[in-house]
Amino acid sequence: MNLKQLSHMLSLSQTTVSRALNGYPEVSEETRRRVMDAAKRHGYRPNPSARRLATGKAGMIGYVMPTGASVDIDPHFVEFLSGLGDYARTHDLDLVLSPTTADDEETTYRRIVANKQVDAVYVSSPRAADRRVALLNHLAIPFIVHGRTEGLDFEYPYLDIDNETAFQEAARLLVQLGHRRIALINGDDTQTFAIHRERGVRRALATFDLALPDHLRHSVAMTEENGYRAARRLLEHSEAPTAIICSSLIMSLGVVRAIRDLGLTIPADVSLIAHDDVFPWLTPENFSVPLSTTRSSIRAAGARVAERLAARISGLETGVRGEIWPVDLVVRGSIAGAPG
Amino acid sequence: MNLKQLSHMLSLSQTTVSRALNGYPEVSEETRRRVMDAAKRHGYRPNPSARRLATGKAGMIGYVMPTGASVDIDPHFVEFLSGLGDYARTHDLDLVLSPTTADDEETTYRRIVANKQVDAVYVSSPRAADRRVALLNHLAIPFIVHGRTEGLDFEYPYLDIDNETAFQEAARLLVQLGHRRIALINGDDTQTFAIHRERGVRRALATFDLALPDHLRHSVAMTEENGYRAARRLLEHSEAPTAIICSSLIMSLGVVRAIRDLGLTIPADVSLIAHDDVFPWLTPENFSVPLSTTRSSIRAAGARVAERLAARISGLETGVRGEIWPVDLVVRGSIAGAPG
DNA sequence: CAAGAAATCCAAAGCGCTTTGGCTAGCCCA
DNA sequence: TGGGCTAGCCAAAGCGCTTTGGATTTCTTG
Repeated sequence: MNLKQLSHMLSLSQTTVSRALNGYPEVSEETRRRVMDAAKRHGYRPNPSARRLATGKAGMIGYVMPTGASVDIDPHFVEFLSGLGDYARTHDLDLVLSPTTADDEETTYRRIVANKQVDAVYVSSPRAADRRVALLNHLAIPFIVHGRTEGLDFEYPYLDIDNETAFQEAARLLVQLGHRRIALINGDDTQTFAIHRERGVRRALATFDLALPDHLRHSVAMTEENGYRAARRLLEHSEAPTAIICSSLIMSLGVVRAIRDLGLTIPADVSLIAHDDVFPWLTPENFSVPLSTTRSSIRAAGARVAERLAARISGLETGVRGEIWPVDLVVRGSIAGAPG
Repeated sequence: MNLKQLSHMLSLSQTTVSRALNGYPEVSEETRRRVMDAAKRHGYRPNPSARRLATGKAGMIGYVMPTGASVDIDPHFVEFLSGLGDYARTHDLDLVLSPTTADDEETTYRRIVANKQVDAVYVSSPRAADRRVALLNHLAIPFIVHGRTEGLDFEYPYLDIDNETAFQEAARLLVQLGHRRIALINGDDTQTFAIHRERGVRRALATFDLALPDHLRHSVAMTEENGYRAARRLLEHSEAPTAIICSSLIMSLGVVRAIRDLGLTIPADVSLIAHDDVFPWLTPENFSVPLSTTRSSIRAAGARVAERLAARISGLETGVRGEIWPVDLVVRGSIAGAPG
């Protein structure tokens, strides 16, 4: 069933049917009702390719997905996607993933924009001076960054969580509990979130005239194994920390293992706080010692990004508003006063 | 730069240029070279919407993604996606995710097929008599199922791993080590992979005149917490198992925690084998006691599915070939002879 | 050397939709 | 009563590509 057939069976022109369906005013209410009715009854669905060709609107939002043998899409992505999909579904938006290598990233963005394959894109895991943001800004396609850049000289729309304050609060709490040597096991610090988290920790420590020396600071890809290694390095050091702040729940699995391997206990020997993105399959309450966390649902962020993307597509949202979500600090059994 | 402009600047017709670009024979080699050259030099890229409208080919593969507040996309998905994307990238295929609710699943499939939004789709996590498979078969769009159904009365193309043999081998090994009470902590057993795994275990046990009584069998969503709960239930039972086979690495995190909580040790008190889908961020070698696993890379499966999908799209693969991958059984420290 | 066969190329017709630029009929008001 | 509006509808021109059905030229071949 296409427009032609539908309009023919209604004895109306394609123009009128099209307008009736798309809510244009130059069609009488009665006709519109009649058209709507017939469309529904016959299950008419405008062909998206045709519509896209005619309008340039795609009804899709895009994500340029880095791939490659050595590239791991991180598990956060799927949670984000859950949220995004959940919103997109209610607005008839599909999501197109364009796989690319790091080298071809720019080309890929240019392609999907030039081809009008998508109406908007979202960017994740931004780096400090992320070139993608400047590129998208220049290409003038609606976009939202999940996260932020650092030190770019223009504004753009983003959604981020307040990593700095979160980690600042976490560090402050540990200091107030008497800890003096506090370590940070961070994610890859070319990414902004890691920069912000480190800054938060440093800021809190500075308030108490403490510092974050190099040996108390690790920046690694967020895997269980890396968490383990970093923790071992930390705890076997002559000036081992009494508390560790860890950028991810997955890494903290390794941290816990390292602590146990060394015959230490949480929180008696070492306190631990991790960041929790709220995975359904791994919850901090269920660690052997319930884990204190800074918590923010990455899924909720996905839904919100989709919502704002939809708003930008339809012109409801304009401007460059950045949105920063506060982060919960949830205290559980994994922290205690510094050991004697 | 569009076809018209390009052909005009070459003083050729659109027809010829189009044919030259798409490798049709009715154009001289010299002309083809000239066209190819100009196209590359001017960065000409055919508009996909137009091409799609004209040909009905989309250059995309589709995935209908179940979403909803209570629906968790499982973390395996992202690994699968990595593999899929890695292959798709090299073949200029994009992937479109169409979010849907369970209720609208069929409608969504019908829509993407009717609209020719995608050239092929893949289906994951099939259930025993999965309706999607019959539907796609009927809609006559190229598709591949990652996994299998059970008891459907027609053939279809799929890629699966040999879950049954894998778990059979795992169980057999445990029996040969002297274990008599072997438990299975399985995933949701409406899904075929779980059915196959249970069958494998039962088959191995039957060989030795052993059985899998209800109290030694759990079927739950694959989260850490569920693994913990199941293991507690098992081990606190009067007839506790001396060995556990577990359907996922994530669940086995919980299993290990439960074992430790109960003051038991691996493998002295209880042996443990889990299935490993090969996540980059969680590896069985790095469990406190290195975990024996049945192993199969879900990422490799993703790449293979993409490859076959591409082949089906271009007509290189036809028929209903099912492909079943063998699964490695990797022995590490988590298994030993039965206690006592 | 003429006729049939290739080899090349082209004009134009879609693909299914949106949108521009009318056209017509009914209404109001002077 | 007639001119100007407006409401409501339509024909047709794209959007940028592929593909059908020739047309023209060149090559074979008996």
